[in-house]
Amino acid sequence: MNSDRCVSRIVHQEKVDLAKSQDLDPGKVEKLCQLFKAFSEPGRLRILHALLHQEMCVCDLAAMLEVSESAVSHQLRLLRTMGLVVNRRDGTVLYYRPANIRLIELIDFAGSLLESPKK
Amino acid sequence: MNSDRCVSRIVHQEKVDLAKSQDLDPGKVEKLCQLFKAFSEPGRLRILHALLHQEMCVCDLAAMLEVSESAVSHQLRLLRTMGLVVNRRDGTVLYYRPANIRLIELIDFAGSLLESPKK
DNA sequence: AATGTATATGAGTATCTGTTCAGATATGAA
DNA sequence: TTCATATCTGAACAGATACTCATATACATT
Repeated sequence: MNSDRCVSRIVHQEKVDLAKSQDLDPGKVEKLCQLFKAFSEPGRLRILHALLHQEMCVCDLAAMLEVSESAVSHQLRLLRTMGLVVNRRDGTVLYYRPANIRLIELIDFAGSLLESPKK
Repeated sequence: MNSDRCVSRIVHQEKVDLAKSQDLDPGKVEKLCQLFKAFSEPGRLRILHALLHQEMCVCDLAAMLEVSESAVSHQLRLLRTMGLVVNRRDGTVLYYRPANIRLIELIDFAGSLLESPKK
């Protein structure tokens, strides 16, 4: 795609080599990014946060977020596809819950970073 | 924006009320999402991960990622604007490093979630 | 001052993302 | 079977994002 990429301008070859050797493997990068992306949209983050306290249906979530049920359904499909939430059916109602309770720890941990002193 | 949002269809008012009372405050949601978004792009994640081991310049990072320096520079501007990385100048070279070493813990923690047994 | 190197920046563009809208599906009740 | 409810789904559109390309800036050397 990009042919002239820093061929003659590498400043610190040893740093580049070290970085490459420590680089995350492609598969893991992809999975990590997907996970972070799931948490990177306000609506999804609030959905996940809410579900960590109690199971809820699409309609409940739509009411809480004050958005359309269709929008919530689309977001839930994403989270479901990623394996972050699961549901159980009771009649016509689908109750969603997180697939992994530890997800809340990720939110909490990130929250603590926002408050911690820089550096 | 969306006027008919779940007015007559609320299934569990008590769940909605509870969720609203436990909802993250808007400012915090925004900041958390920004943080997660920073980690949600493969190039940025690898940049952050690399910088957590050693300071590097734009040219080094471009060589490591095998992308253009301009692309790296744009990503670094984003990370700088968000306060996630800082730099120091040595002549014409700018060395970047993370603003908060604990950022690596967030990556590690997320990584552990990927491996942990579901539920 | 003139040149070279490292990086930054703005504009333009292609892609991705999140929403709306219309309609489909699944379950339960009459 | 017919109707109602809850949810899902695909298409279409608007906004966000990440890249490229050309150019600007900052510093060092001559």
